[in-house]
Amino acid sequence: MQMRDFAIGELAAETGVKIPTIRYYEGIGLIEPPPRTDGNQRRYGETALERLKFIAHARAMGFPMVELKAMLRIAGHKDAPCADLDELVRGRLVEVNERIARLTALRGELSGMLESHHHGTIGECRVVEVLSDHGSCATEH
Amino acid sequence: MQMRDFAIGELAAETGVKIPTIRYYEGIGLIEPPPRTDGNQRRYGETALERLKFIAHARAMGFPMVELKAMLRIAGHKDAPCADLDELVRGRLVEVNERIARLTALRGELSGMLESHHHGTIGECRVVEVLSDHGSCATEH
DNA sequence: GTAATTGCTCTAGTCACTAGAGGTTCAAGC
DNA sequence: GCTTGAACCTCTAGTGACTAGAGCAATTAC
Repeated sequence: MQMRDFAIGELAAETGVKIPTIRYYEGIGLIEPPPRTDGNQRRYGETALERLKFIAHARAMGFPMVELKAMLRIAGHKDAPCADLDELVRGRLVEVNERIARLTALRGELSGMLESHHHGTIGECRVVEVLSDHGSCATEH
Repeated sequence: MQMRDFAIGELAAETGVKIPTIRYYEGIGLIEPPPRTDGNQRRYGETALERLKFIAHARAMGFPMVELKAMLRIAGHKDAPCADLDELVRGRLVEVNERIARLTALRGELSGMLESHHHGTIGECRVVEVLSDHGSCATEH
């Protein structure tokens, strides 16, 4: 059984990661430099495909680059304890919760702005006022 | 009655915007170049302070730079209709709602990942699986 | 009057990519 | 086997929104 191999464009199509981005990832050492054809073109195997999918998905979930690197390091040791990875996911969860809270507060502020002014001109517009005066906010941001 | 004037550091302290950032804003034309002392140092008046507060607050609320510029243009015309500004705020509100929705979905996914695996090692860890396989996600991101 | 603080300009660096120039290789059809 | 067009290569430079640092000048406090 022979493994399929992919040109960079196929890999891109398969994962949704753009071609220059794949090369960029290689440049910064996030993925391994793949073998090349005689004509110097990159050819990727299944493993590279999986790894890139992993990366793409984690990025889409908002994991920052540094954590991503840590995850890849961990995911590489098949016998390492799950706890390490858990830790990262848990951290991310906390962050997501915080961001939801902040955005929810912001939503309140924005819709408040819209409700409370119907004077017609900017000169007396509450939106401008509210924006200028952070002190009147209910929340931190 | 004479207006107070502020050195750049005072302005920074007052608004929470860092000094290099204030100069950067001046460079890109977001704020006016203020008058200078004989020794070439910037001195700001109340108006500049207000404008910078406006900017800082809008940025903190996540308005992107382009919208910020539009808002400043509008806020400058004291007799312009409020509707224009409303439009921007409304747009931002839609965006905030979308982001809340996406983050909420993400939260579900993350906590799902944490619940569904207690095997001990990475080799059989669902976290790695889920991250690799976007197809198994309930949602878009 | 002097010392500490604050300010000035300018260049370059950050992150995570993206765009473009200019050239080479591959795969498919004839 | 040959041609053609798509896909690939490297390299440089640009993006946005700042941030950091060097090297020097002005201001302020004592």
